[in-house]
This record gives sequence, C-alpha cells and structure tokens, in this order.
Amino acid sequence: MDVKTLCLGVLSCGSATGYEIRKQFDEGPFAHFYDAGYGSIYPALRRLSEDGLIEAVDAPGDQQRPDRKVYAITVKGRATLLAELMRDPAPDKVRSDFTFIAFFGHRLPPAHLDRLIDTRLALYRRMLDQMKGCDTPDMPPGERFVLGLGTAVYRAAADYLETHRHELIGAALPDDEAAD
Amino acid sequence: MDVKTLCLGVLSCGSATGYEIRKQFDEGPFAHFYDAGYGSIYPALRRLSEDGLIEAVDAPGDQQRPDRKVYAITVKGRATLLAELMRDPAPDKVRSDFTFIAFFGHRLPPAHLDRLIDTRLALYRRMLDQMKGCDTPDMPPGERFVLGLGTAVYRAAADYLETHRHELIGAALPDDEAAD
DNA sequence: CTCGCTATATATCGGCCCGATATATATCGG
DNA sequence: CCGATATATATCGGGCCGATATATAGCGAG
Repeated sequence: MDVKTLCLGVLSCGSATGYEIRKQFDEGPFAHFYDAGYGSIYPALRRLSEDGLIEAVDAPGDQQRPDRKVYAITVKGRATLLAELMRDPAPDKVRSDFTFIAFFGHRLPPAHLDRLIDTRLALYRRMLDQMKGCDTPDMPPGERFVLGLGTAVYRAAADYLETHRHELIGAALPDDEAAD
Repeated sequence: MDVKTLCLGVLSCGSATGYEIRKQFDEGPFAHFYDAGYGSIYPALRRLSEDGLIEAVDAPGDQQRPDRKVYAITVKGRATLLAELMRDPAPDKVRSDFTFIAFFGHRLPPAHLDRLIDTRLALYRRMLDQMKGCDTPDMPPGERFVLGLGTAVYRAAADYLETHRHELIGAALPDDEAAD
C-alpha cells in the first residue's frame, strides 16, 4: 500500500492540507498502524492531482498566506480507493528497535534493561490513556474497531512486560562486567 | 537501527552467509519484529567488511561452488553492536495494510470483510502454532522473552478479532450496494 | 514590545531501503 | 531426466523518509 493510497484514504474522510494529512499519521487515528512523512506525502499529492484522483483548492479568504492548498478527493479518487481496499493486504511490516534490543537483553547491564522496560511501559500507558480518551460516540465503526484492536494489543504487551520483565533482567549478566 | 546493525546482531549469534541472514528475518527468530531483504543485506555486508566489523571466509572444502562466503563478526564488531544496543531505541514502525483496510471496513461488502478476517485469524493461528513449537530449553533468555512477547501480542489480536468481528461486519453496508 | 518558541504550511534532496530480477548450481521427487 | 525447490550472490530502479530550507502567525515571558 503506497503513500498515494494512504493519502486517498485520509482525504476520503474529509478535505485536508498536506500538513494535516501528515498529522493524521503522526498523532491522529492512523498513527498506530501506518506512517508517512512530508517527503512522501507532497510528491504523492502532486501525482494524485495529475491523475485527477484529488483536486486542490487554494485557501479561500486568506490573502496573507496564499500557500495553503486544501485537497479534496474526487469521485474517481473514491473509486480508486475502494478498488485498492478490496485487494489482498500485503503482510504487516514491523520494525521494532526495542524488541531487537530485548532479544540481546541477557548481554546488557541489568540497570540499563530496567530503564529500557520502564520507559517502554510508560509509553504503552501514555498511549492507552490517549486512546481511551478519544473514543467518542460519533466515531465510525471501522475506526472504533481499529482503536479497540490497538488497545487490546498494547494492553497485552504492557501486561507481558510487567509479568515477565524479571525473567529477562534476572538472566542478564550478574555483574556490570563486559558482555560476552 | 540500520541493516548494518541488524546483520551485526545476527552474526553475533554465529557465522552465516548473506542468504542465511536473510532467512533469519524471513522465517527465523527476527521475522516478527524486523525485516531485511537481499538488496539491503549484501551492501551492508560489504560496508561492514570494509570497516573491519566482520570478516568473510570463502567456504572451505567446497571447490565446486566458490561463491559461498561465510561472514564472522570481529571483536571490533561486537563492541560496535553493544554500543548500538545501548542507544535509545527509535520508536516502533508498523505498516499494516490489514488494519488500514479495517479502518474503512463499514464501507466494504460484509462478505469481503468476513473473508478478510478469516484469513487474518488463520494467519495468527499459524504463527502461534509455529512459535509454540520452537520454544526449546537451550534458547537464550532474550530470545525466549521476545518470543513470549510476540505470542502474547498475537494471541490478544486473535482474541479481539474473534470477539469483535461482528461489530464491524454488522455495521457494514447492509446490502452489497455501492459504498458511500 | 519584541524575542524566541511553537504551530501551520509547502517543498526538495541525499541517502537508505527493498522488491524484482539475473545468474548459477545442487538436490530431491516423480 | 526433467522440473521444482533450495542455496547463494549481486544489482538496479524506484520509492520512501529524515533533515533541511523557507515563511508566517500566534502566544507567552521578560
């Protein structure tokens, strides 16, 4: 699923500027399962415009900042999005530095591991709090479903870290001597 | 965490060819939380060799296939890996087509959603089975910890899909008419 | 009041990453 | 003995992304 399709998906929920699309992947409802930076979004918006899948409207009533471009999805764009959504999904891709480090946990100083897991647990709790707060009654079913799935996964990860952290830290090098 | 560090991590568990390193990310213990293709691994191995962090040994006793190069981590390589593991981990990056599609689930035909979730559940069950089977007593603590974390997360996701799928499918367009 | 910080907003560039592809051989089952 | 699969290395084009440049508005501290 390329960034063009991702932008189409965001714009199908309402018009937005490139900056606002980015925010959806940074803090908004897409943040937990997809990512896209400016370096991908602006080229994607240009190509989508060329193909007639979206249309740009220069911000009205704002003479002082003419740069602002609000993008809206077209009928052709909605059809293209729907076709993309019907295709078989590619396998998930995860890149987790935390997990990679934990894999070698028994070679690291226990104090460092302790701090690493504390930070991770704090992150999960912050995310769970934030997600609990944004469950409004007017939320579309798909968004609620995805939010619930994310909550369940983060909760499971946090629970595991709490109940199993001692197994990893207890197995780490007993003194703060050199690893391996 | 770049592919150079990932290769260093794999090689710190034992010497391997580029092909074998790839397999570790495809089917092996790293498959669930990191990924790396040939197009990244071979250039990374070349740079690691140039920097003296790994050493290549042409396969001994195999005159018929001289291409095979077995890479081994050096002392300098181990030190570099340890320094990388002590750095603050970058935030996780997830790219999940399945979740993106589910976000728009209420705009899709119920039959399609049903098939999508069935396939996903089958995937989770296959992974959980495979992970259960590879828990041997001689596994290092870090690897066991990471395996347990992955199991907990997949199980939570599968449970959620089973118990909440009707909420999404029930909310989808009641007939198989056009979306939106 | 103004300095600096943050937020809004667009855009590009170098470098990294990665899927697809080419090449070659061994092994194993039918 | 043929085809499929596994082992193994390598490259290329295209896509992606972090960092950076640019510009302005708004807001709070001093």
